[in-house]
Amino acid sequence: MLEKTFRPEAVESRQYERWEKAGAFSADERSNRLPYAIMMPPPNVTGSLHIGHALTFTLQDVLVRYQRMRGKDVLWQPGTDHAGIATQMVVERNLAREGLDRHALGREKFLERVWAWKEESGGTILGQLRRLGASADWSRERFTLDEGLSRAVTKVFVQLHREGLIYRDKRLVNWDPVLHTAISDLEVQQKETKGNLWHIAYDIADSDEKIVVATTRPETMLGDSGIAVHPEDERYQALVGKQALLPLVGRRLPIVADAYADPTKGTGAVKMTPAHDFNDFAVGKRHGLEMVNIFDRDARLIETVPAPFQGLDRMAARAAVLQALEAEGRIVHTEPIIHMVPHGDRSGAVIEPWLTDQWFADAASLARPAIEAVEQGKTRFVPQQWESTFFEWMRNIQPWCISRQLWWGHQIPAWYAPDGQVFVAHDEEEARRMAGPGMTLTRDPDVLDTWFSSALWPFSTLGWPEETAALKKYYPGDVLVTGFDIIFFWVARMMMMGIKFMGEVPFRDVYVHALVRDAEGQKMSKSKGNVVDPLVLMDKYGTDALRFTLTALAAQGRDIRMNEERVEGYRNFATKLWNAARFCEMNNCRVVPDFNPRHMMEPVNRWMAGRLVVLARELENAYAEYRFNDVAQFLYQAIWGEFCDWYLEFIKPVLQGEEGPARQESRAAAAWIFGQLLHLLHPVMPFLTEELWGQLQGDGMLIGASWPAYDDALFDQEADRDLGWVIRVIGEIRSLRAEMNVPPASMVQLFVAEPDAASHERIRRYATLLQRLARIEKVETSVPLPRGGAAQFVVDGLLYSIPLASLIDLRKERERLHGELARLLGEDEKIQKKLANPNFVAKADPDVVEEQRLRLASIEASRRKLTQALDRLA
RNA sequence: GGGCACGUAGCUCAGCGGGAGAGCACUACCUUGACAUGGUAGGGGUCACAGGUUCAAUCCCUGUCGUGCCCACCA
Repeated sequence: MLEKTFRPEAVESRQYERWEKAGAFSADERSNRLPYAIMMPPPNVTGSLHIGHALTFTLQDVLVRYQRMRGKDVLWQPGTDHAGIATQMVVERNLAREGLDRHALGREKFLERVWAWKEESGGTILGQLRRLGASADWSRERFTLDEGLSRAVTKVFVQLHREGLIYRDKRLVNWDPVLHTAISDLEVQQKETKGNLWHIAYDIADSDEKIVVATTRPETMLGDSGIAVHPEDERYQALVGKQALLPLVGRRLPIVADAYADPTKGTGAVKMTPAHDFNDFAVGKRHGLEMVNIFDRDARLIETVPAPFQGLDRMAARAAVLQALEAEGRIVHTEPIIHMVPHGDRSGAVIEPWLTDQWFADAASLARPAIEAVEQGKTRFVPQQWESTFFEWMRNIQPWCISRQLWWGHQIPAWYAPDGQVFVAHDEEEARRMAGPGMTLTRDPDVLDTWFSSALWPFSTLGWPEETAALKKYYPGDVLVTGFDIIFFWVARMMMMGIKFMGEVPFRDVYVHALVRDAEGQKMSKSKGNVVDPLVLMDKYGTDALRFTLTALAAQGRDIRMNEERVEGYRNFATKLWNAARFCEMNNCRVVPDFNPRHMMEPVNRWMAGRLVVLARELENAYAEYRFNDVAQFLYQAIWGEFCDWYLEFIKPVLQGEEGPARQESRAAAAWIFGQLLHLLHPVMPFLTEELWGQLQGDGMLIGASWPAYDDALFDQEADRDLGWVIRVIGEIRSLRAEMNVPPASMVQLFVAEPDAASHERIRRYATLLQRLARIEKVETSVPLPRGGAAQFVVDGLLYSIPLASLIDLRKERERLHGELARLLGEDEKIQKKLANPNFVAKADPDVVEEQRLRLASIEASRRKLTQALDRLA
């Protein structure tokens, strides 16, 4: 016996264990089934499940469960990411609480601590993924720092280096003075910040003249090595080639003509600080300006600046410089402005362009084939609009700074000789062979950007560089499911690396879903306190309700607003289905062996079977186009709106009537149909469906069942037409009853005016349903409509009448009919006008014209009948 | 500065060339033998605004207004 309500907490972990024990999640490269592969975007190893994860992993799980049912050999490759900066920051914070820092500890000890932290808190998120129902092949779980993946990283690095696609260079990089590491362009976030534009007067050397420059960063002037003006800027023509004197320092600054200087910005003369500004760096290179570095790794001023400023932090330096300039009367103008200031996305610190030696990947070269692949449709973005985002970035891609001054990550496989010579090799031994005997080698202490190893995920997880069977079968994957926030970080880089090392794109489709926001459309963040915790929602409403909600909300838009009421609604949906199961159980609806739905005789059963055919097709089409919201909506409508609302009501009279063939058939049919709905719903609500399947049908597990392949002949046109008519007639009667305030319990009579033979037969056949569902005492088809007050309506050109002599307000009923007639007249005129238009008839699709003619005929029939009805009332 | 979305019922959103939809909320009635986490019925929309294309525009195009996001080295 089923319990009174569905209790997810009693079901979820039990079913999940059954699945896992049965090996239902396992891919099998030796099977001859066609592969279907999704690479799980690896969450941070020490992370915890947030609503964004819940969305992305639900959608992936829905897809893999669906494809498994369709007979594919499904690989959903799970794993975690070491998340270099994020993880190292957490551990460093923990150390700080103990009054320690990583330098005091030393590299080896520190890494031990990180691994310990990984062991302790890693796996939390994987447990949470299991709660979500994720059916990934856990036996293949990988970690970006495990041995196999590290080998892949080293191989890729060495090969790219040997091809000149990875190189070491001294350039300006985005330096995070808090984390003490370089970061990539993508990890820099521009934030609007209030600041000032200070206009500062520099003296021209050997002259009384001055030149005024404008800057938002006066402290960097201590590193100035030139001034640029536009070559055609008449104001400064005479000064080009002369020198200015750097205030406070005294250095001579060449005044150069360069098109970079914009006459409309500031004063048109711009100070050049090549060691601390990306633009100035470029101008400096062009004009051979000196690179004066003034910062240490903390962004404190060093000995290249005058003594009074040395050791000052950036902000203190700014104040000191301004004060000194003020004292000399050099600040001619101060203008408050709002401008963009770069911040590190992890530390939040203001980023400093800083001159260092770093490793770079030649992203432009790697990007070219990736761009072509998308242009040629080898990889398809869904929705397609993201292609342009991808192209935009890839076509303007900058060298990728891949080295990080961290300890947690893949250490760069480069060794230095005492003379600075570099040997890039797979291991130290190889590096020694390259260096020759007796050389002392020191390994590069830096590690690689986390995204470097993530970029290899689609093939490194499959055993590359070994040529494994898994690699052959599951690369390329079918689809990558992800949010648009990591198209650049990850998708683009997987494309580059996949094509480079596998010779083929890593996935055929990229499904880009929206980001989850709160009910007000705000980005969720811990500081705002508006974070919706998926675990709480699962506790409260069950995992299936959350999964259904996320599926239903996954329309292809820009963002998703998460509100709890929606989850509650889909919890109700789960309850509804549960109660339908109880109904089946109570009425002894049991599966019959070798049941063949094609042999069903009862029209209601044939009708519902036809609805299944339609539903399955709709779902298949929706899945093929990643229209998850449609998947959810079709299921909701069919299960609640058709199966529960109509079908179960239709079979009640039979199930609760006399024993006989009809009752026997309907019991079996209801059980079969219910089982089919469980199949179709399973990918989205796996726990509930599996539980009901087990309790009611008990034949194997749903997770291993096949997706229904219905014969089109199962759709019975006549049954569909008939039951459609039944539904409309019942709807009309109910509507009129409510409008006339006929008490729900009271019975009425239904008269049908002059039905033809076919209608007569149809009415006879479905009279029981009409009586039962519309509370009709008797359906009368053979007598003329009675005189007196009655509620009348038209369905399919046939006039129906419900005598309500005592209840009816004749005047009101006349008004209602007049209103109805007026509405029909309006429609009628609109269509007539359309059909009278020769252009419409000539140019419109013939099907459309025909459709309009049919509509007109039907409307006019209704009008005639309603006019009759009105006459009768008079 | 460049680019991309989005403005449809009170709310959240589907639809996207030929009859305005869903869920929630709201109103009325109903404890009927699966289900009150329910049933039945109902109210509610110049589909942001203005032009244009078309036989036909919520849907396509242009512009305006509003909202959100991404990218960018402009002092």
